[in-house]
Amino acid sequence: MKNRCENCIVRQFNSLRAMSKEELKRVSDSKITKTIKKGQAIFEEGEKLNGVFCVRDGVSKLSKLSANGKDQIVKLASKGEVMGQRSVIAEESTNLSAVAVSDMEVCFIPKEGIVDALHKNPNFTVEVLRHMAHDLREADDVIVNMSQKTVKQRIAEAFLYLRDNFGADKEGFLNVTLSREDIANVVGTATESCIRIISEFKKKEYIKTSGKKIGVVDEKKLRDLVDGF
Amino acid sequence: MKNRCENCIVRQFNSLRAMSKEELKRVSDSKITKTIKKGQAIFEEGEKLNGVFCVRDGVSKLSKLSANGKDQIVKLASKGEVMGQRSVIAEESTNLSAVAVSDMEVCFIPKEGIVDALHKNPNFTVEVLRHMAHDLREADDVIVNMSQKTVKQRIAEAFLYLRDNFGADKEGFLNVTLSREDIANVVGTATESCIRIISEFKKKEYIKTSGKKIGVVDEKKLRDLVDGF
DNA sequence: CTGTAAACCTGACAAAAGTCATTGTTTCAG
DNA sequence: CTGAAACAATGACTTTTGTCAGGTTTACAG
Repeated sequence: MKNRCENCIVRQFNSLRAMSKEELKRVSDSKITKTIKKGQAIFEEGEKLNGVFCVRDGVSKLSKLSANGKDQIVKLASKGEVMGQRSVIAEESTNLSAVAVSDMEVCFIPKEGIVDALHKNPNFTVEVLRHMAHDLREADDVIVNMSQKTVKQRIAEAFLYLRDNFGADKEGFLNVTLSREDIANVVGTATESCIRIISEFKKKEYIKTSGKKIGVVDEKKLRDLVDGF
Repeated sequence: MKNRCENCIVRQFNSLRAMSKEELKRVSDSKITKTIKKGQAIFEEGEKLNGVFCVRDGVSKLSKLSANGKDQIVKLASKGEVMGQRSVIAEESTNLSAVAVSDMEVCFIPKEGIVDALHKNPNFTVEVLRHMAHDLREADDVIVNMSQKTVKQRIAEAFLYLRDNFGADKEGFLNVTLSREDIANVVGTATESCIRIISEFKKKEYIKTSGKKIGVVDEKKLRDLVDGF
């Protein structure tokens, strides 16, 4: 129980050897575990966080409300991922809301332990920095995709992304179940447009559905579409 | 001459007191200054950088080629800004190309000095980290804008952004001069669409032009447009 | 100068995406 | 079990944006 939480931090920050035993212990001792129901918020845009949240189980969407009243989902966080680091590190209030997409278990780690380690352990800090540099690079890719690809391409890419990052069961259905609206909010489009394209993909047998579940059928066709063929 | 280069690093990383005298001296001693003509590349997507570039004078566009052959400009860097940190920190090849938008003067700082300071000086690292956390937050905002705002809104916002970040002369013309194509690549649209919207803004007297120069005339109208009125 | 290439502009049309209205389908609390 | 609420689907239509195919103007090397 205890070790799994340490692992969140360690995995996210890629720094197993960078945090000392004592630091890990301190972080681990001060953790608090919470259970969150599907649909509940973990934190909301604008809040000041005095710690980070580490996902133990389930999936959370991190989104930002845009001027036109729509949510843009910026990231989906699952087991082992940490939410709220940016806010804690930059000492700003969060720019994102975190809402559970499925029932979840998260643990909360007060900022003190983290801030402390950052100032005292250069190796740890460098690892966090490296992780963030990587995230920033990914953000650039997202910007390019959003502005240069069509909605159809973005949806195709989203399914491939979901499968690669959250996996699928034996029958090939994705392990995450998102509503059409959530998918629309990930790719930044209207829910109706999203539904239409999903129907089209189903008709062309690029994907299959069963209840709420969606599965990738023809990876190659989806890939080709994304790459512009 | 020497001090100005130190200042680049210091300003970008927000950490005047975080780097020790000796570190600054070392960085400063190993710098190389280059002159770059408008249109020339400083580095290209995919290259491995063995140092960072600090802008002394002029403006550079940082862009990424998308699958459809168009460039997406992710950032404009001007005096005092550092380019290539992500690559150096994450030890990955750059994901962006840097091309001069005007004649430039940049200085090159070999990565050794920086990597060294990162490992030895926690305060410096934390400052860099904080800066990067802030950049990441901005990237989220860009993602939301790109996916939720219309081309017209994004162009209006771009002009306000350019004026706020690069300033304007006494007559109100922007200090940066970008081609229509560059503006299109900043907001992620077709050059023709960009030109049409600029013509419209000019007709409605939201902006004015003189040769290549563009100036903001009616800030409020532009702002309202961005905010959806 | 001056010719040429690059940048800018415009119209006509096509394609992509959004909006509104309506209906069918699940889901789940009571 | 059942009825309201949330979700999914589809048609009809509008708006936005992209594409193509011309033009004009501007910059500038020779």
